[in-house]
Amino acid sequence: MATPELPNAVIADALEELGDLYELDGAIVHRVVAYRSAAKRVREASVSVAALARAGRATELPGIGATLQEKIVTLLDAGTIPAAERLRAKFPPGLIAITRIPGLGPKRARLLQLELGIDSPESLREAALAQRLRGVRGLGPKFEANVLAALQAGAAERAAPRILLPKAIAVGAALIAGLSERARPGTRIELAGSVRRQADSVKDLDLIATTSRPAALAGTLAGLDEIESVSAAGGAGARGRTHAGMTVDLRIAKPSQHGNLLQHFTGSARHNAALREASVRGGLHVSEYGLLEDASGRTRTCATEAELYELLGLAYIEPELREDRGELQAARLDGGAGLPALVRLEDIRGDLHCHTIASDGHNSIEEMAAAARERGYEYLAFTDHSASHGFGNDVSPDQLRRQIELVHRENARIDGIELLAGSEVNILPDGGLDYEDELLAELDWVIASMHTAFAMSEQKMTERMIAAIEHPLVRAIGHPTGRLIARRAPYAIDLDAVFAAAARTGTMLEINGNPDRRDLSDVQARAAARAGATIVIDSDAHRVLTLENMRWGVASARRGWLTAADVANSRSLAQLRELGKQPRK
DNA sequence: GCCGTTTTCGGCCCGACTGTTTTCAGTCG
Repeated sequence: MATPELPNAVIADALEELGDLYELDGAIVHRVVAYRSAAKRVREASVSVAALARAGRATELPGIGATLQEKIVTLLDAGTIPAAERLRAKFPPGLIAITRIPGLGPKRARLLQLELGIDSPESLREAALAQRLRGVRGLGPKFEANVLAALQAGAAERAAPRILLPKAIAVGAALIAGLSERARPGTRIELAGSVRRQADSVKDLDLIATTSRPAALAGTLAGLDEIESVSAAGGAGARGRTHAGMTVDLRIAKPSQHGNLLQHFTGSARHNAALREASVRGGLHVSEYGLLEDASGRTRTCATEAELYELLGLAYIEPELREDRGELQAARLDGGAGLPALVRLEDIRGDLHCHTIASDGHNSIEEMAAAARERGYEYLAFTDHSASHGFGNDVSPDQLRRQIELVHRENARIDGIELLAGSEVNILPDGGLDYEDELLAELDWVIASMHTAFAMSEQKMTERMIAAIEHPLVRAIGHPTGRLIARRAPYAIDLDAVFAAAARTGTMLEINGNPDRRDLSDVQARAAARAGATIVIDSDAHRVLTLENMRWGVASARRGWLTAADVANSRSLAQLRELGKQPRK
């Protein structure tokens, strides 16, 4: 085949656009939701959806049926979907852009197009300035003013930015501290939403509180230093914006409803929708206020989430699993397959990827070793960059020999932790490594990663990666897809083939805990483990402080349904040495 | 458009808030 297949992200974009277009065209909401849901599944699929569709198997993905299977193949063959072509002629991109303005959805966009010929942010601005929007039935001066303010703020040009998880947690903690100071004793305030689910990045912050005096607490949000403005403050809570532009939702309920509220605002939206749909069939209606029973007409409240799930006939579901990826079926107390006992940070017994001042790290061997021991680790591998890393922080063969000596010397000196001399070796474009095998054989631990030449074809990249996986001295592959969250897409690579090769050779695959990476991702790590590959979770620390990044890697592993047994470094060093590929002696 | 422990057809969660209305549609999460 001459032309490469479309990446999942491109197929997902096409489905999302088609959903937007159908929405403007007045399609029923469920059809639109079906397109968006399918787009999400395609985007997060760990395998090539193009290849799946070619084989007629895209319907194996939940949310994709015969119609979309066919439309995806059409997109692959013709480069476009006829229905999208037809609708694009009716609804220009500018019309979709104005639906990004808060309070302006598809119905109003369509109305504005029909009544005033508006088809772009520019024509919308002109009409608003000329006070023509208020002439449309259902719209008034306030709507006009809100539209102008949103256009001024650039709402139509760009989607709201996503914040990486650590930053979101820090902002959330500051808000909770501020609210707690002003709250009555006994008030409980905590983070829910995608932060609690430990997602890679989040769009806004969801805070929940339980108190007997809701209105008083809601009123205090506006007074916090971090809050720029409060846009809504009803009886149930308040909504504000931070100075950095992040939306903050605070919702408040009675202590007896704590479980209901926490479950509702932890989400995800898709988990909740699926949960509620299934519950309705059993005559139960779930909301943030309680559980309405059709039979008795009573609403039952739950102080804890576990109670709520139990009333629904389900085992407790950890927040990280609540993404509608099969957890509801697995959790059924009557015949579900059961949920995994997720790996915990406390299960991690060592870190197998970190850097020192020998390459681009900021601390010495001694400092890193002491900090790792402080964390309770049993072992730590030093994996500075290899000979060709560039940026002035590569380690020549002679320098590596010296580093091995230093690590072994420190290992002899320090008690309570085993230090491994390792390297993060570059995988060269031809699949080779940038140290001689003879030198690699002197190391206790070798992790191999790609740091250059990302623009290769999928086939070449896959061959390159598999060559490294098959190298007898490579124990693990670092950050296997090269993605940087919200900054750089993964390189083109056939992960199915990578997972199979890793399983076959006993080469471990990393979940890199750097919060910019989290690579493998949750769904990829799950697919890798299912394919029989062993996962290693690393911090990739470049200083003492970032040894802490292990927690983000564990978060991804938990979101990927992994147990301690799936994770190599939940084992003792002796057990680890027995695991997977055996290094040469 | 998807999907099935009531269904291969007829369903497809639940509630808050806004701005415009005289009872509600649209939007959002």
